[in-house]
Amino acid sequence: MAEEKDPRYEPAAIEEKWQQRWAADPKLYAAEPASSTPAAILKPKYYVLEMLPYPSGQLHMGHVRNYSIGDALARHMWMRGYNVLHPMGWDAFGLPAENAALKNNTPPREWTLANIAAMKRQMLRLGLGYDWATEVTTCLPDYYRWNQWFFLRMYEKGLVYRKQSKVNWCPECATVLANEQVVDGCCWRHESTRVEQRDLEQWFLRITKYAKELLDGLDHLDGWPEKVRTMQRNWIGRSEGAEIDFRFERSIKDMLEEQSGEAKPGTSQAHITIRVFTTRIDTIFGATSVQLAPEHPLVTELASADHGLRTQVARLIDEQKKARESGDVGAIEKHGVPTGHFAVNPFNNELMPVWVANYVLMDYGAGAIMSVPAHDERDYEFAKKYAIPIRRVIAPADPNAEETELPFVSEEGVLVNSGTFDGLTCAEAQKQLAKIAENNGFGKATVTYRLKDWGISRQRYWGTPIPMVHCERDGLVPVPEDKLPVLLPDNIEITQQGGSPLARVADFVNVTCPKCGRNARRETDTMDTFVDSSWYFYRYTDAKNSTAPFDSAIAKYWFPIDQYIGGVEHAILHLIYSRFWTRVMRDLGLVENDEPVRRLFTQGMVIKDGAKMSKSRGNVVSPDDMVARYGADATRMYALFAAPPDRDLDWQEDGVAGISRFLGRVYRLVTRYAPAVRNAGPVAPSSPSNGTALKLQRKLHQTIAKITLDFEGRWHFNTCVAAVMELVNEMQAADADLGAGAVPAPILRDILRNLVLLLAPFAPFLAAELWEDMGERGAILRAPWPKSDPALAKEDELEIAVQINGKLVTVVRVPADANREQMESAALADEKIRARLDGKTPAKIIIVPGKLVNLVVK
RNA sequence: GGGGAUGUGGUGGAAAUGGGAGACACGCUGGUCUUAGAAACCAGUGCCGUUGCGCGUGAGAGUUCAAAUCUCUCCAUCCCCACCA
Repeated sequence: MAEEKDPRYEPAAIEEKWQQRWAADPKLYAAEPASSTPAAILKPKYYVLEMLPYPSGQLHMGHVRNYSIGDALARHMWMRGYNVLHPMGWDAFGLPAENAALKNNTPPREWTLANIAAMKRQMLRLGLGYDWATEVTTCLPDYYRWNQWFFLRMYEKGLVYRKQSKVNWCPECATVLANEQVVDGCCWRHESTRVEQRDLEQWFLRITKYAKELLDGLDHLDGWPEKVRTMQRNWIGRSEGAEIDFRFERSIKDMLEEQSGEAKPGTSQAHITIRVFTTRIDTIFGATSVQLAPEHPLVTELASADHGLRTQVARLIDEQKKARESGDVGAIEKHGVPTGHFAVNPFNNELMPVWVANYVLMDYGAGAIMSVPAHDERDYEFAKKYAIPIRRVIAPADPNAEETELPFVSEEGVLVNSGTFDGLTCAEAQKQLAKIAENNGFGKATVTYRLKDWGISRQRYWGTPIPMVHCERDGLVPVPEDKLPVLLPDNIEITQQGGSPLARVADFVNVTCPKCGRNARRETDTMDTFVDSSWYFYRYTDAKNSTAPFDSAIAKYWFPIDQYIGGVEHAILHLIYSRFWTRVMRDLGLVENDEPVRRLFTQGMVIKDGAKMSKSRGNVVSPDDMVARYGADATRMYALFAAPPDRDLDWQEDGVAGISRFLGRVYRLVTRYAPAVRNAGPVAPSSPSNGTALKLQRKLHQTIAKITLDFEGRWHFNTCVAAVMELVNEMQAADADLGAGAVPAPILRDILRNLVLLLAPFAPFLAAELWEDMGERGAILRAPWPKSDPALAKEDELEIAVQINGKLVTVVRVPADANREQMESAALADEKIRARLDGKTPAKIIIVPGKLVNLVVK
């Protein structure tokens, strides 16, 4: 019954009003400061964090979704009485600022800060409840100086080193990339640009020192999605095995040439060994060749003296490169080149040929393998192709079992053809053989990780300067701590030629050596931006600290983060570096926690018409547009309503319009009755209610229970919004009764108040407006979250299903507390059932209390 | 090749534990109001030449009184890892 006098829901006006009020109250979203005496805070703490954005200048729908989830949770926790830390910041270094500088002739700093201002405006417009007093901007010196400080601490601890190495080079970025930033052989930012390998001197962080801990720690992260844990496990890639040294034996030809004084370089030393890594040392008696990676140093050495080999090896390297790019590495044909030389199996002194093979990788294990064709599919394929002997050394454990086909790739077996080790199980043989190797000095049990040290050098301008100086006399000299920060110079010329732009800034480069005072050269590489995001969430707890990255006592109060929310695309890079950084800080004595994040939630992508939003597809929906048309509340609420938060969400504008209509109904409903109940007293505890009042109270308390439960873990906010809609629908259906005063004012007031409270995490602007309209004083954020009264939520009569042979026939109403007998007789008394049974007696009657009766008839 | 997720009306989705499939919304149809439209409100909406004791949760089998849910085989889409020795 729409009444003409109902005011129109104008989200723009309401949201504008509250945005201003909130801006005037900076303490509203601030946590109680933990500064000196965190123990004195009585409320329990709750640290909820969304991943900080890169300041591109425009929020996208993925951000809106991410922040709507986090903000709903934060608001809920505030209302539950927690001391909530809910901060926001900017991951503000990085290449796009330099690209924009080139394109628009704007300095990166200016461009970045303008973008931050624009995005902050968008966030405020969305009504996101952040404490801006703790804002962190990573490109400002008071943040990045602590990157430098950490770098120096890590240098002291031996966790930073510099080495010449093959590195991934993106020609588009004109800089080095970490392994983690190479995707299918291409740059993570330029998906069609192939990454090249270059030999450069680079700075590395020794993350591999923590490989084991990072892996083992995953077992305890039970608040993380299993998917993310699996991805990290694969990335760290632990494998247990053994290293074995095979003596290298030159070919007869080479030996003769050496004797006649025509020694070739690289083949003249007496005892070269080839180290191989294997997970199956138990199969070593089946090794019939040794395979080297094409880029193995020994191969390089041999090839330098052998033109034919050099050409062929170059081809193998090329094949590997192509294989990596093709996407289906396993499908590339195995191919190899014999070197003509030999290796000696240390266990039986057998001489076996040394090959170079395109399926052996230099950057894993030892870059060389022992080839056991009988028990490895790749080795088998290779041996077949080149007629290399195949010797079975593992038989099925069951002596009566049929002879298995080769290759027999199994660790469930016993050794054969393995000298004195015959009959041992694989597991036992692995132990014994590794021990023998160790005792005799030609090998040992070892563990290999796929994880590599983190190369953080970038030959770019817009990043944290690495605080080191190159002195001709003293070598690498750290910048003394009291000279930090090493400031990034302004007014530099950005080009996209190789080498850091900083190298061309004379004022920056030319320094005196901190040790000897002579002229020296400053390091011009900057740090990977993933350094910035590895510890930013600690800075939020003490963002203004000018003497330390943060106060340990404060960090101890807030950490670990209770809930971290972001996209699954950060499952490896950011989330593994962060876990590493926390451990480093722990070992520096700065924090006590091993892990930064207790619970992690990865939200799904926002898609449109079944595809990821992208400019090239032309299916990008702008948050500003949505907010302008439907308001921030409707936009946010739709982002929560359209799909469960962990699944992909298909953006449909009609759906946003639907939410807007719903909010309009809520607005009219509450404003219609608010004046009548504003001054009503509290509900008398003893007054029994009935009719419409009871019906609505029941629905209300069921809704409270449902939403409260969801916030506690299931997070199906889409159904929470649906539940509020059901409540409102029911109230609207009772509109005539409400208008006629069928519900006592105190009860109606209570229902409306609670409805507004339930709405507060999802539509904060409207909730604040209606809260005030109800005559409530004080922020709704400080009002206690409603409590469900089980007695009121309980139905007194239930509809139960009556089935015959599992098929629904009818429903009957029974008292809510009906026992089995009552349910059975109610079912059997039903007209339809009696007709269907036609006098027959059910062979069996299944009763599910409160739910159904199933009559089994033969 | 290995691992994981997903598959339900015209659409987004609901159904914690095996117990009434399709909540809530979008869209659509009809209506009320209106000069008209918009808005708002009301009613309907899984499918069907068979309106049925009918069919129906990617396909097929199985377990069960009862399966979207559990088991097996297969198909499709997406994600992660991948000559990892």
